[in-house]
Amino acid sequence: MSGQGHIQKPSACFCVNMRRASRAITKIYDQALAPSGLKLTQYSLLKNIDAHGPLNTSALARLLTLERTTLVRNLKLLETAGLIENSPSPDLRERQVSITDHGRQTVALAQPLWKQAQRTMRQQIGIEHLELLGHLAATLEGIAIGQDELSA
Amino acid sequence: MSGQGHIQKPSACFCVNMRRASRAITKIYDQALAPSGLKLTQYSLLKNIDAHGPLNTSALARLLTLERTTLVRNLKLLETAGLIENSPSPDLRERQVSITDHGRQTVALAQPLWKQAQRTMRQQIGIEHLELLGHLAATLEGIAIGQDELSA
DNA sequence: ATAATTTACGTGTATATACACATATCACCG
DNA sequence: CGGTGATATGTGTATATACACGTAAATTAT
Repeated sequence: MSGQGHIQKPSACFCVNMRRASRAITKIYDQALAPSGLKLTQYSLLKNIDAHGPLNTSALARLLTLERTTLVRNLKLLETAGLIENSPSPDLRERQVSITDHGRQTVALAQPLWKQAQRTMRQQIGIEHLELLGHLAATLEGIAIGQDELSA
Repeated sequence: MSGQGHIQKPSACFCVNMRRASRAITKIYDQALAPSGLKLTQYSLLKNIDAHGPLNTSALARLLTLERTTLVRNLKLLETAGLIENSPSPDLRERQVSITDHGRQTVALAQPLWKQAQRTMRQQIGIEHLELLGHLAATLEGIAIGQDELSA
């Protein structure tokens, strides 16, 4: 049989399509990163913590435009895996998140896998469409935030 | 202060950008649908069950390109809310999912809210970019499925 | 008719996401 | 100094997602 690979028509709903696309691309990246033991979400976090040095959770949440409490749970996984540390700070309110040696090694392992996925995307989708996504994210966030700030 | 609304730069990672965009657009649609008591995911399911008549879970999963077990959990919420029914079928393996009167009423309530969100998207983003999303989803699913079928 | 395969279903487990709360600390003001 | 508002953190709860399993019924092959 070859009846599996039937291609679904796009939905009329832009949000449904976006979510479908998000699920699909996540699967691709997760598969690509599998040998490293990281999912895309985790790789992204780890890479950013590595790049932007020790910083607190709220700052990281703002940097990544991620809900802070979501970030807290995601970070816990990395901490449990020994990839990051969550250490106290002079400011007793906050805690500094930093990458460990093990974390750095894992990033080094995962990075080529991620780059391969990026290459695949460029080949299959094309850079123009892909670059659109970044702007689209920012625009959409602007719309959502705009609604919030109406009541501020 | 007006330091909140700072716009994030796109990530270098296409998947990260897609996920950011997906979170943002979901928030917009969820907010728009809030008066109906439905989230976008639930509205989409309910609308499709309404439109494509009674059908079993696996068929619906294929129709929506949704992981079947994900769908099962999502349907349970609609069933608990009395919006759909899950009734037995002549084929004892499967169960027929159908919309209830209450479900139809809820769709009628939610639909204008959804349409308004769609209008907002068309105004803010533009139809060309939005239509791209549908094709993008299908293309990305093709890539993922393609990887699966290499081992088939 | 029996065996093998396919199809459908649901659950266990884990991750990702977000909202509502509660708490603790800091900075600033009177 | 004490109060107030801003800031940082974590938890409870709920939804969305997906993979690995196990089971049951139908279909197909032998």
